Amino acid sequence: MKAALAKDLSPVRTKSAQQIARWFHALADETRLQIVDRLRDGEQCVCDLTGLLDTAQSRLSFHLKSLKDAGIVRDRKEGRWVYYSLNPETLDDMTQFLAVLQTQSGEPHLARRCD
Amino acid sequence: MKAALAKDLSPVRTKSAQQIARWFHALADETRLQIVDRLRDGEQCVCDLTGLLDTAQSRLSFHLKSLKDAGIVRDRKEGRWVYYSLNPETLDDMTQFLAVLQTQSGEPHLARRCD
DNA sequence: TTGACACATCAACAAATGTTGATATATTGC
DNA sequence: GCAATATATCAACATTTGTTGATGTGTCAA
Repeated sequence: MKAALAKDLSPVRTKSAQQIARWFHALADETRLQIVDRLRDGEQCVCDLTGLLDTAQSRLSFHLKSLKDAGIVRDRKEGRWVYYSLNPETLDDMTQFLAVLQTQSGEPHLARRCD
Repeated sequence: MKAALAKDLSPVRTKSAQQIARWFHALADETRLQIVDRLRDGEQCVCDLTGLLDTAQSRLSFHLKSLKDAGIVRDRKEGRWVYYSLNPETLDDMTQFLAVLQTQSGEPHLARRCD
């Protein structure tokens, strides 16, 4: 479980299972889905998002951190604002991972019996 | 938060935010990532997986249920065995969702000030 | 330099998720 | 029917995740 799925997931070879789980975890929450949906408009500062999502600022900060730690979003500091935006690289990596999942790993499995 | 992201995510228009979160949640765990990685070989029964992943059967059952509820895997009962396999439809839906995320939602956002 | 603002972090708590071992259900072969 | 096997479910518990309100930190403008 510690070991990466690495050897079987060639195009995302350098990613650990832990990192992959983190990606998916980041998008496994409705609040964070709303955030990334908002970011499709382009980069936004936290105060924009606080308004758009009508939620406590500390809560938003918490979720933004989770998205950022997973690499789903980037942040850019400018004066007293912090602008968040989607990180297309990670979204591409996730897409690639899903593509690999749909790919045969070796010989097609001959369904066998357990007894 | 209850409301779907529906109107903004056209190609996956019929999916609720809750359902989308469930998809991602299902792949947000290392044990479940190992399971789906195994299923790339083709369908497997629980006892196959118990051997391959060297884990308790009840634990496996728990994770398989989570994958199945999310629609990531299907199951097929045959005699006393249950065979699990990947469900490519959901994987496609997830891929489509990621594609939509990378798509501009409306006018490019003009970064504005909050004050 | 002071006050206001944008944001992060923290502590306390609540809720959801995962683990383990035991037990239940269904199917098969004897 | 009976015993064995495959799987699901359950209860108890541990761990993780998310929420809230308070406080801290840096930046700006007056």
